[in-house]
Amino acid sequence: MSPKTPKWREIADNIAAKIASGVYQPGDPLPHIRTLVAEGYGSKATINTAYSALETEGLVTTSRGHGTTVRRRPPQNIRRHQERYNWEKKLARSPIGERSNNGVVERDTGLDHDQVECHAVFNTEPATAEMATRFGIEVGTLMLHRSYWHSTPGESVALSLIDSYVVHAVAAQNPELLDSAREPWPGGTHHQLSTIGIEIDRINDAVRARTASAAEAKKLGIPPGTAVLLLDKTSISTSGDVVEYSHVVLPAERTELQYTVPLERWAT
Amino acid sequence: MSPKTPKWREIADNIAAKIASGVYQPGDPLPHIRTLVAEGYGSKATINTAYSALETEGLVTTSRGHGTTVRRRPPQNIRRHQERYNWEKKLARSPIGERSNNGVVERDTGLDHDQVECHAVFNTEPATAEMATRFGIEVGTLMLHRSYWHSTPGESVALSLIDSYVVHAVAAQNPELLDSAREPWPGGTHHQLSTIGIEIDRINDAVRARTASAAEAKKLGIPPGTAVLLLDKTSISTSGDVVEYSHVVLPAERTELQYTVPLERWAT
DNA sequence: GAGTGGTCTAGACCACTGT
DNA sequence: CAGTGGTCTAGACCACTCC
Repeated sequence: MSPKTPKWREIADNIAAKIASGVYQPGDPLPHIRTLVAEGYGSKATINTAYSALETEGLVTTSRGHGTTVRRRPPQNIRRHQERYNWEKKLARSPIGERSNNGVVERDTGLDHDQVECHAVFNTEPATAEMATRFGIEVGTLMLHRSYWHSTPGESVALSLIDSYVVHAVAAQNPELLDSAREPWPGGTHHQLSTIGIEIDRINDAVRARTASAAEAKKLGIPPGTAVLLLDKTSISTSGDVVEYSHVVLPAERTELQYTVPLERWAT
Repeated sequence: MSPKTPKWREIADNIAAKIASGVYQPGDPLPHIRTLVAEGYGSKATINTAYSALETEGLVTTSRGHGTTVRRRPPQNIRRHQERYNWEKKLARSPIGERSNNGVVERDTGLDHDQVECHAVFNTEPATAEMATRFGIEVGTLMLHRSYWHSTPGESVALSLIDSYVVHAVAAQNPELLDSAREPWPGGTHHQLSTIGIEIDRINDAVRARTASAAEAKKLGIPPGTAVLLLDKTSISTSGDVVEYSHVVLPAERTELQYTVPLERWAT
C-alpha cells in the first residue's frame, strides 16, 4: 500500500495515536513486543525499532524484565526570568533566617528547604580562550569552576545541571566562597558577590537547544535522545564587568523560559 | 570487555570522536556500511544503527545511492530579541521605501530583499479554548490564522515556521490585512497593526524545545530527531490587550535567542 | 547496471525484573 | 525461574543515485 513509510514507523504512529487519543492512558502497559510478533505485526527487531522510536520521542518508558508503559508527563516548570532574577537579587538583602530557608530551587519546586539536596563540586582551572573572551581577561587566568546539581533526597534525578564560573582572584577576596562545603550558600550568588562588594546590574541570557547526551539524559532522568534547553547566563556588575557566567542544562520537556521585552513608545 | 555499552554505540562514538578531532572534515565521505562489515566491525544492521544514531545526532548526512558524509554545520543565527523587536517596531514608522526593502528576515540573513521568498497561507478559524484564554476572548470567536515560511529562491529550506493569530474582527478593520497576496507586508506586523490604530507596548516570549517532527525536519532541512526551539510570542498593545500571538518553530542547531534582564538597584 | 543506504526477517544470546 | 526488553547476526529485498 504505502511502502514509502517504513513498517516500524506505522506501528509507532499507530501506538502514538492511541496514546494521544487516550486509548492508552499514562501508566498503562503497552502490548509486549513478543505479543505483537505473535499477532503478526512484524519481526521482533521491527517492533523493537518502533518501541525505541517511541521512547526517544518521550512517549513511553521501557524497562528490561518489566515491560513498556505509557509515560507520565512531568509538570512544566515555568521560569519567568524577569521576576526570578530580581527575586534572587532581593533575597540577598534579606535577613539571614529568610535567606537560609529560601532558595531559587525551593521557589521553583515549591519544596521545603530540607527536602532539597545540593551537590557541589569546586575546581580551579585556567581560563580557556572562550572563557577569556567572555570575561574580557587573558587566557590562562585562574577561574573558580563550580558544578552544581539539585535533587530531592530520595531520587537521583537532577532538576538542572549547572556549571558556574568566576575569576578565582575575585572570589578569593572572601575565602569562604572557595569552600564547597558551604553550599548551599544562604542567599545565593547575589549574596556571595555582595560579600566582596559586587552588585549585579543586569543578566544576559542566551538560549539554545539540542538533543541530550547519554550522560545528561541519565542525570536529568529523561529518555536519551530527547531535547534539552541550554541557558548561558552572564551576570554583569554595576561597574560593567562580567563577574559570573553559568552554563545551565534544563530538561526541555518540563521547562518553559519566559521573558518580557518592553518596547519604546512611538513619538506622537 | 565492556558489554555495558552496545557495539553500535561504540562504533558511533568512535566516528563522532574522529569528527570532533578533525580526522573527518565536514563534507568528507565516511566509510561505507558494507566496507565496515567487510572489515569485521559488525553486521550490516549494527553498523546501520550506528550511522542512524549519528544522523539523528546531526553529525552526518546520509543519502541512498550516494553515501554518508560529515555534515557541514550551518552558521548560528543569533536573535537578540531586545533589539530585534524594537528595531521591528521602529521600522513601521519608516518611509515606505525603507519599509519595502527591509524586513526582519533580511536583517537575520543579511540577504537582499529580492533574495527572500515569502510564503503565506491565510485562514479564518474559530478560537480554540487555549486561544480564547490567551486573548481573553470567548471560545469560537473568529480568528485570522496566518501561516508563514521564508526561504531563499533556490532552496526549499525554511528559516523558521510561523503561525500567527489575530482576532478576525480586529484585522478586518483594514480589509487589506486579510489578503495573503499582500505579503510580505512592507514594515511588518507593527505597521499592519498601526493602520488600525494599534501600538504594541511589550512582547512576552515563552521558549521551549523538543525534538522535531518528521514534517518539521523536512521543511527546516534538518535531520529528523534533532531539536527545535519553540517560541510563543505574545504582543500586548498600549491599552493592555493581547493583539497578536505567534508560534514560531526554529531549528535549534542554528539558532540562539538572547535576552537582557535588567535588575533593580539595591538601596544604598 | 553497479553500488549505496534503508528495511525486514528469523533466530540467537544477553541483561534485567519479577515471583 | 520464566518473562521482559536490548542487541547482534546473516541474509534478503527495496529505493535510490550515479555512471
